[in-house]
Amino acid sequence: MNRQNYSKYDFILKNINRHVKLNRSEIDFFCSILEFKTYKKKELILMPNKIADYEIFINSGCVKCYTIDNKGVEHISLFAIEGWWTGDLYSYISDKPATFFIETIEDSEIITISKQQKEILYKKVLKFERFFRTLYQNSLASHIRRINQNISFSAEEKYLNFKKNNPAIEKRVSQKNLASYLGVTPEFLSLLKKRLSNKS
Amino acid sequence: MNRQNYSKYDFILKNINRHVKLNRSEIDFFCSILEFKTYKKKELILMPNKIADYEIFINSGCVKCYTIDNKGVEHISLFAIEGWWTGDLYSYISDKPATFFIETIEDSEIITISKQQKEILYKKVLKFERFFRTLYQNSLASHIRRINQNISFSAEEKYLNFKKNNPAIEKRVSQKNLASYLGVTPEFLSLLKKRLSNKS
DNA sequence: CGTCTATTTGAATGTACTCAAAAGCGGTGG
DNA sequence: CCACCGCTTTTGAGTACATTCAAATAGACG
Repeated sequence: MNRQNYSKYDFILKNINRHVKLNRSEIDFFCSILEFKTYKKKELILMPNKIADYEIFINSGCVKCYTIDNKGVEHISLFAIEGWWTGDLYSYISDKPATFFIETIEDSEIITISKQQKEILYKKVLKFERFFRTLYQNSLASHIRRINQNISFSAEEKYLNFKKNNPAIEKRVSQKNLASYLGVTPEFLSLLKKRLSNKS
Repeated sequence: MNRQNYSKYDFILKNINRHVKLNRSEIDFFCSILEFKTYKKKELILMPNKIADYEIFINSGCVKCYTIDNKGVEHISLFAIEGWWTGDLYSYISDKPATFFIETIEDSEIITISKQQKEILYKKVLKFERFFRTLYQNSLASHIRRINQNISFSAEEKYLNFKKNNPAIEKRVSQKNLASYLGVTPEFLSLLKKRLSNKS
């Protein structure tokens, strides 16, 4: 491969490079196991009952991960934009059917790594154990914080906090989706925003 | 060290052994960086403003990790019993002051690994990257599920679900602590239990 | 046995939801 | 380019879930 051919890998390699430094042959092998896929807005990447035996890197665009409860209500557990990793980790680990839907919110390009290839990658390039260890560690820290906020914050506090910490995402998702992420109804989030704008 | 001297390390070594196999010299080094501490019930292991530059393995007993909000209310984000790992991961990663209290619920023995020693361990015994990668990965999967349940379940569903999946812990913590973990008031949890017992 | 904390009970209140309808907005086809 | 359709957002009334506050009861521990 000449340098030119790496351009489509630039973004993900930059992501890896945050935590581990790869040499040329390691880069080559890593790139060789990646699969690119493009989706239009509102397409499903994953749905329950499929096995999610891969992890997903968002190269561009925006997706939501959600479940649908027995009343047909959607509950979004995560938004992921370009540069974020996602998937259905429980399905990935257990080889059981997924419990989450993953759906694009914008036209998106994703990169997937299959579990099988990733295990080979771990063996061949040990540094990736460190990379994913760091990735999961950081992700875990932010999920712990989110749980703490879920049990201690009011809906208004959760909304203000999300807005403050994720201004980029707040602009890109609908209010309905944001309500679902915060765990409130769209009607109530609308009321909250009105109250807040009246205050100021 | 003769075999006898390893006995106090048995439980944590068994824990490590779930994911990686160590040889004798790796075991020796690992054990050499561990620190044992014992606490009586209701003692604080960690409090906000201290730097949590270590991770904690619960060798015996039970602890709770919680924050206290500006109204003085306690919010428990995790219970950990023997065989579980805990800490204040955000403080650990960022080297900033902890945001969590960690307090024993029973007389407990804990093992700590300092961040500094752990980094040396990663370099010396690469397998530990794999061990902690797996540990964080599994922990992340369960935290994602918990977030999903927090935003989609009613208090009653959260309670029944906790009881079903953590019968061992439910018996060991007070109802007040469980209420705090579920994100409801102790009074309301008491009411819920009464309603449920009337149903059956 | 007495003290301290946890749990239960009940009444009043507040937060967030449900249902319904209107208004706004974006995409699509004529 | 405009008109229409479907979906999102807003608004409001009525309701349900969960909290607050207060007081009584039960349990744990020295």
